[in-house]
Amino acid sequence: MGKEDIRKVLKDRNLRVTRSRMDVLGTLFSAGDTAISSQEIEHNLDSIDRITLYRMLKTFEEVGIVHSIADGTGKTKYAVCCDGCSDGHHVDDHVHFHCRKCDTTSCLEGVIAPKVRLPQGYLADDTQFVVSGICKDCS
Amino acid sequence: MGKEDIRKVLKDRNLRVTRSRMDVLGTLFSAGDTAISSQEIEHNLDSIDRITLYRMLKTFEEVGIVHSIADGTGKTKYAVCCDGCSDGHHVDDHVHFHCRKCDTTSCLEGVIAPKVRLPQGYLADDTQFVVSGICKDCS
DNA sequence: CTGTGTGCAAAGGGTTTGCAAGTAC
DNA sequence: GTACTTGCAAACCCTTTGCACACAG
Repeated sequence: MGKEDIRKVLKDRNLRVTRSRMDVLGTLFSAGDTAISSQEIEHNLDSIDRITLYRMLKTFEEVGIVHSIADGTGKTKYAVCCDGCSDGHHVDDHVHFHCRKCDTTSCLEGVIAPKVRLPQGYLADDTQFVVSGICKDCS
Repeated sequence: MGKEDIRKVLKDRNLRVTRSRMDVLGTLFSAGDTAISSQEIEHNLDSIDRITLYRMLKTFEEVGIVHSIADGTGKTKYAVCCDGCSDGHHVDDHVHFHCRKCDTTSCLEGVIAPKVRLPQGYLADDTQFVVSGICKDCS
């Protein structure tokens, strides 16, 4: 993911290209399948304002650049969306894995969360599937 | 769920029977399939110390009386376990539903979260399946 | 130039820790 | 009596809001 690619990601969403946004997106793309917290991004970059970062992540999520995961650790994690996510709608149907040994949360892009049949009257518009255990690097 | 039943739940786990614990467990059992937050329990009971409540819920979770759900709202929700949960091990394999209209989180006991096939090297010991949308009462 | 984005200050809300006093058994 | 529980104070951490300044387009 080069600088120009990242710039395009922002332009495509009608977001202004700023230094901070380039840095944060760069960090997120570098993380790849690993979902990282706001704090991790903050530590990775030395001159990012924490509040700006929170707002930025919220914006990125709204326009479909990243998706957030509540992995049960209490901290919201973020990962770049795969293709198919757009303004307001996420195709976030893969399984997330949280390793309780290395405390890493990752997107298992290849593992699709199965649809379940809900009782009469329920309307589903989002599914979060988080599996906890030991990841491949720790087992 | 009568007083004696609740007392038995505690005794069976070798926990001392105190007024506060009876109250909190009573509230949780009354909630039934609805998962409630620490705050909701606190508001329901007029004289419970917030810190004691947090510790109590942690204890209850450890011994398998309740299970916690991260429904994406930022607040941890709790619900009484069904049969099969014991010290240190939860059989928490049902789907949870979070309604974005009434902001209620409930256990769909009848809907079992399907097992997924994880990539080589991953070891699963817990699965959280949370579906968001509109519940039967709001649709 | 205009509206979007940033930075700082302050505050809000959930949760944890330490320690002394209270209480179940 | 002893170990488990509670209650209070304080603190910690994540996150949001308000407002003035800065900057991309």
